Amino acid sequence: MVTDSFIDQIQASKKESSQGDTSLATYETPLVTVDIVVFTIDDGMLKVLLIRRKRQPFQHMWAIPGGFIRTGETLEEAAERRLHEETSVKDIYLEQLYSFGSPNRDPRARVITVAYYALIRADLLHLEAKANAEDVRWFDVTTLPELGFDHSDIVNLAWDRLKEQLKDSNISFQLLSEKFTLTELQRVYELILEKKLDKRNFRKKILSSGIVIETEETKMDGYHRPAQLYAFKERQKVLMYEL
Amino acid sequence: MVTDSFIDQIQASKKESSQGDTSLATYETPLVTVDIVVFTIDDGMLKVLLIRRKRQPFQHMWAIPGGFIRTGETLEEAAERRLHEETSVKDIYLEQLYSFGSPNRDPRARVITVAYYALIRADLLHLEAKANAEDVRWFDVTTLPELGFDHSDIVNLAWDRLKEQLKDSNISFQLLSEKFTLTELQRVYELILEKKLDKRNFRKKILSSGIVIETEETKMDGYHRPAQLYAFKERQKVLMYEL
DNA sequence: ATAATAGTGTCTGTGAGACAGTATTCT
DNA sequence: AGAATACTGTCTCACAGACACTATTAT
Repeated sequence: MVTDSFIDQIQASKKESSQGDTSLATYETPLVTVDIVVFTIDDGMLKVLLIRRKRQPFQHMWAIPGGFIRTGETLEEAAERRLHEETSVKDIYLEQLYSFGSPNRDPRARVITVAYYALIRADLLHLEAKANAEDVRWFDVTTLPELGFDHSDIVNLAWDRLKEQLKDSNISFQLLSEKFTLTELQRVYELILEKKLDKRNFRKKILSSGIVIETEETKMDGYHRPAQLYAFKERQKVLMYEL
Repeated sequence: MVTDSFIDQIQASKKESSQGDTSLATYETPLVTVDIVVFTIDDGMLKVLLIRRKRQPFQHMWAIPGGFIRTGETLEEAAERRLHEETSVKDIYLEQLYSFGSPNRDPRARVITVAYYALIRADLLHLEAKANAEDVRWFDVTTLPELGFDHSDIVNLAWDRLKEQLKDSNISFQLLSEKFTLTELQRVYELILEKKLDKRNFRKKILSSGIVIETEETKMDGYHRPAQLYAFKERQKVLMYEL
């Protein structure tokens, strides 16, 4: 990965240019990265994408995907690019989460990161990315390993935000395929909110909200009554507030 | 202000150090600032603090206060510092808003800004800061002048966030002094939400929520029945998510 | 008495949540 | 018949919003 060697080059060039320079001492030019908490629902779990670090610091530890901003890229584009590199999926639901800038969050240099979170439908994941490659893997959000940097904080914050967003927006759609049963939708809510919901109240609420329409199709997956398939009326508009 | 000359120095040093350097071409080290939307309620209006720019770009235009991060400072500390410099007030309610990083938001260089918003009680403002100095002034949020950079977007986003926050948190307290009448509190809501509220419903809601306690005192300010003064039970805990 | 603001209660509709039995499909 | 999941309706309670009159103070 280019990004890891980049930081060393920057540091080298900084050492040179700060020779005999006093006026810049109180200020500094930090490095800026984007980091992305990628959620998916797969195998009955809410999962997060992690990458195992090959280099120091936090060598061999897991961390969320991220990288430096390129020239001419918006923050969001940088996040999209990294996401595409890691999952081969485009048009991912992406939202800015929070920016982290504690002076020592990266022991090498001052690195400020703009954290994003993303939701991906499990059915769009290619096998290679979904994969069990030794160094990129999906983890159940409830049993994450220790993460490098302040990435545990970032993931927890993302999950909190996801819980909030679920209550007053349509984001749950981003985790399901085009057509789905109401039971599948309920599972999404239950996994994110970490609690059981009442089936009748849930259906009442979803159906009365009018965000979902019935399709002609049904889904069979066992020796039991087939379930009606539904679709979302309109894909959620993503407000990004950035030009 | 140091900050404006800082950017020129950085650019000069960049020109030198990029001589014959190709590997860094696709990446760049952007500059990072914090910008703060400072709200107060004064004179029956929701107001925002603006500073008139002395230099290019956007010379003579108004902009929100902001500046570069110093070595060893967290983002929040940088925002606090700038806020203190501008208003002479400490312990200000401050919350991170959003980070803006469009490549051309500053015509001079790549500048990524982490925007914050702050709430200040009008009664804590010293005269000098509250002031009518030619270059620092409070503006009614409904009639802001054209702002430099993307600062209009930032202010609008901050106001939107403020509206949301008002609904499910105690932030309104941050805009009032220790003791206040329910009518004053209602005015805060009305100014932020830009709509009239029903006096009976408002009082019912506030009183039943239990966030407020009656004091022994009353407030007289005219030829009419004096108003009961209330106080907040506890100051809102500010979650900053940053170590 | 008048002006000016403080303060108070009821009704209605809506939505959230608790709660249990019937329907359909396949073996 | 049995297993497995889909599907459905009622009641209660709390909160939101509409709505108008009385209370207190100073001049």
